[in-house]
Amino acid sequence: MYFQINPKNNTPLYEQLIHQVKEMYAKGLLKPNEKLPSVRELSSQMVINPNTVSKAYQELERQGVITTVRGKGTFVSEELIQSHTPQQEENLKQSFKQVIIDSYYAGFSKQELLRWFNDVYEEMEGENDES
Amino acid sequence: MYFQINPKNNTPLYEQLIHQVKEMYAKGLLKPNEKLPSVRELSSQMVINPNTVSKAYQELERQGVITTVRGKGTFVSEELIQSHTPQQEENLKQSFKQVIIDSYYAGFSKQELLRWFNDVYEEMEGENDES
Amino acid sequence: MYFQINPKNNTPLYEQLIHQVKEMYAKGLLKPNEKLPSVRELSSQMVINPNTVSKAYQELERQGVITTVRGKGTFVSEELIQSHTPQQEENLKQSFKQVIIDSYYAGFSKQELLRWFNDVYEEMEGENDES
Amino acid sequence: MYFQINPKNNTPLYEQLIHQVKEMYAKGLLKPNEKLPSVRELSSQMVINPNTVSKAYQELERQGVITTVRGKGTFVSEELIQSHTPQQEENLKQSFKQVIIDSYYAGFSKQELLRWFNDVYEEMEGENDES
DNA sequence: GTGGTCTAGACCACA
DNA sequence: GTGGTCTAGACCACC
Repeated sequence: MYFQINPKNNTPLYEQLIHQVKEMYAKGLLKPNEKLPSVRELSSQMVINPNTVSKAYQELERQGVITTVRGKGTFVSEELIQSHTPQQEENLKQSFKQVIIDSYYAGFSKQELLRWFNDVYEEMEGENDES
Repeated sequence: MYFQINPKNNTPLYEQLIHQVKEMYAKGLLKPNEKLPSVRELSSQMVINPNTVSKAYQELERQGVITTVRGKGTFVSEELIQSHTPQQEENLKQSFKQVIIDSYYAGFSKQELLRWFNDVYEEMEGENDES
Repeated sequence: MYFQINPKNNTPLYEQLIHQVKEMYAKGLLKPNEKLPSVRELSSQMVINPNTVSKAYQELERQGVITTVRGKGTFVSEELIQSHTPQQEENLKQSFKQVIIDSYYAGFSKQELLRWFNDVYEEMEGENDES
Repeated sequence: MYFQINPKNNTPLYEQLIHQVKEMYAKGLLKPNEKLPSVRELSSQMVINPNTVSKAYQELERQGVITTVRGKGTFVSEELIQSHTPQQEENLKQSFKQVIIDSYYAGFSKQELLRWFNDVYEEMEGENDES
């Protein structure tokens, strides 16, 4: 499985890339210190502009997920700092609530959401176990 | 307590309004057939552009949450149709997963998220019971 | 006195802009909630690309110095959060030491640097007093 | 304790090396006429490209900090010429101001910076006394 | 009107 | 080879 993006999606390409990388890391598909494809490589592979990839990488570095070394390339960080401001916590709670309400309006039951919830964590924990 | 919006937030004002209305309905703070403030009224009350309110109302009507009666005003729908396309389901799952992953990076445990999850449903069920 | 940039300087244009804004704010030349020139306005005024201005503004927002409101413009933040990580503290100390050593090699005495030091603070405190 | 470099730092490796040498000299850890390790030696010791070391040495020689004698090696200069152009003075003042402002935004007081300031000079003067 | 995103293409510094 | 910066020009969503 490799990076893939949906150009029809409203969310910006660079954000989709950010999400992809973070998801792959969370699932253990990307290991610490692993080298990521170069900006040019990835951009040609995904058929998007190098600047777009670059923007995603820069934001990921800002978040501490990856580290770039001049002239060498970009690498997954050794370990990530899991911290947050009260502001961020509030935003996350808000987003969480929002998704739940939207799902409610789409006719999904609490049980169904709980299944989704557990599915996500199974993917994450499962992959990390085998390391 | 009434509608309130944060202009500094990244999410568009009209979306914030939509979310507000849906949340209040889900919590039972808005009852079916209840009358909503007029576009002009609400826009002046919230100090935002009437077009913004109008756009939110249009979208809410499209989703079947509210109904406008020409010359009468806009009202909460009698009952809402809870349906969805496979496309929507996929999008919701995706958003759900994304929020969970972001929370993971912010250092929140599965237990904490589960508590948030239940909190949201408690708010919704609690208010709906009394109806 | 207005924004001005030195294209011959090695430091990137967008960083120079960031520094300018932060300096003006520190000196009290920019007041909280004051509106900054729009991206296009400033870019044409400085004869640089709008993207460059945009990049600077985005970084300034990330640092909490300014706030952008969709469709309205960008504004100086109401109040700035002065915080830092141990990592940042270390970096600052390092930079500080570096500048001092470089000045030493250029033949400046401790007294001269102390004068510079006080000059900077006088500019900052002086301007803030009159508010 | 010897030369050490952080490849993840933004400042170029060769600049970090330059700073290191200048700092050690200023602190008296390197004496005039002392022999420096050869390019090959140092590069293998630090696990960096020889070109990088070479570039640093060239720049240090240009600044008059070290002197290379063909076939003999590179040595710390007997005495350094402390001079500067008006342009350099301006640049230094600018950097100085910038670091102070950045520290201000990070929440450090004038007193704290003054302590840093004195700390740097203590390190330098202390070591030089014994010479 | 505002800022945000994306592309295409160029140049540069670093290793 | 790598990433970083900058430009020119386009399109879009939001208000």
